[in-house]
Amino acid sequence: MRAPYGLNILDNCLTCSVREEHLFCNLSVHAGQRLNEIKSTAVYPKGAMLFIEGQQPRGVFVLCAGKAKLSTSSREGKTIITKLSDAGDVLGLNAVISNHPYEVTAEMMEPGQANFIPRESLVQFLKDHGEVALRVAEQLSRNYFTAYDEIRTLGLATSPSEKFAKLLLSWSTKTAQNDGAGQVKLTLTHEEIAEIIGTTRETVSRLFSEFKKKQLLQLKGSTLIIRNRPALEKIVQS
Amino acid sequence: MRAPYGLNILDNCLTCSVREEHLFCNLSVHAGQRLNEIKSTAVYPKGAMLFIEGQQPRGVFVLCAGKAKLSTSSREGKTIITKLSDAGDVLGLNAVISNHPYEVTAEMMEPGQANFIPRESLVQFLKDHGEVALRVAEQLSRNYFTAYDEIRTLGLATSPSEKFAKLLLSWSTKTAQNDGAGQVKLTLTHEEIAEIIGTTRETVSRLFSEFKKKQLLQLKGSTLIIRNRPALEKIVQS
DNA sequence: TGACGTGAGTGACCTTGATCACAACTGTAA
DNA sequence: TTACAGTTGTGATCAAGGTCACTCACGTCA
Repeated sequence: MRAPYGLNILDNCLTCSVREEHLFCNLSVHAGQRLNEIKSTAVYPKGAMLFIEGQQPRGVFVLCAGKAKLSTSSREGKTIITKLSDAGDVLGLNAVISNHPYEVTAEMMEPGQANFIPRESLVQFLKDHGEVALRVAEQLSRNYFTAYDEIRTLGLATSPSEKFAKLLLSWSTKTAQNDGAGQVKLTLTHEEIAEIIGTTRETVSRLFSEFKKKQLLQLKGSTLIIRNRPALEKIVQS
Repeated sequence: MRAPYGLNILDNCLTCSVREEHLFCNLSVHAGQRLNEIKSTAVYPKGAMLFIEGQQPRGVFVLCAGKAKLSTSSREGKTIITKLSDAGDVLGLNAVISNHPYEVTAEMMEPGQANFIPRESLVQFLKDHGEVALRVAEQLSRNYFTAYDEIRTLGLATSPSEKFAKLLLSWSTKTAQNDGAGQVKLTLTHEEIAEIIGTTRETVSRLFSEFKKKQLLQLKGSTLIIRNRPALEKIVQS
């Protein structure tokens, strides 16, 4: 089955197959059926906006395939990327639960697929299935801790090098549990990295040069290799 | 009835009397009774630590009287204050729900009183009373939005003056709905203000001078008067 | 009354990173 | 191939704040 944008549609985009500990996993049969009724699946091209900061919350999106970036902008156009999401993540949950406008913009960074659950249906679903509400609370507090970590990074780490090192480490711990050296596929532009750590493109460029010279990292094409993890950890220090 | 620290014990420290929209308000009779059984009340002196960043979550504290500051520190000793809490606030909820260590330190800024609900009891209570779990979810998402606002402030506002102006406005909107001029009792030291906006004590001092010179604010003893709100709003711009 | 501690104001200096301005490099489409 | 847009590397400049080092003001306590 072929979808637009050269993507294969996943016949059964159940998030459980993607991530075991997931919000909507291991539900009772009845709850699972109900969930299947209220969700709908769609395919998105690169650059598609799932939702935009300030919009009234229409519902949540459960990413099945592809990556998305979550960002906020100031009026002057300065943008910060607050999170990179991939398959299994639930987007827009906070806004939907509290019925506040979406606090971020969610943009697909590559073609992907997502399940959509409208707000009304979800809220009703949670009222009918109290046991899932507690799961939602847990997910929300996980979101909170992620946000809190962001605060620590932005508020406590003074220099861009510190934040950059922290970012590199967070990448390599996520992926490189297999071998010690830590290889990461680098899919972001310097501009985007700058928006994550809150600095300018030029500074990111200089940081790459500096870290390469200090043998902290190495670049092979678009593959990033962490060369000296302890040194990076020493830079972080928070 | 006299308590230590020169504080009168509130005989009935029900949070509902403090804040109507509160988490544990308007419960069913049964739930209310149960809650009364599992909570305990205590009085704290100025400087008392309700809990400390990194500790295993013992339970939540519902502030009845007094103010508390929530803060995080880096290893090098740099500290940021992330929130000032007062009567009615629930502290430690995120940690308790997700069973992560407390992400902040909660310190009493003045003598006060709080209800304590142990973790185990609260979790059991929420399991027994599913309707309250959804309330908790809402509260968590409110916490999340507060955190998110902090991220926006730290990440998007570049200059200390911008953050300072934002802080001043947040103070005056909360208190001065009565008259336009905006009077606030200033209880924080410059040091503490610096920890809120992420700068140094000296810079805060200079900001006060600068804003006074520009007729944006005025100080009468420890009373802060906002003189030119539109100008402050123009400085914020985010 | 004086000693002490804490908080506040202010000047001098100096590092850091933002900004501007190009040049070099990449891939893609014509 | 050329043309072009998007990305990256790098130097020169500059202003904003952090840091340091004081002094002053105001309390409390002995």
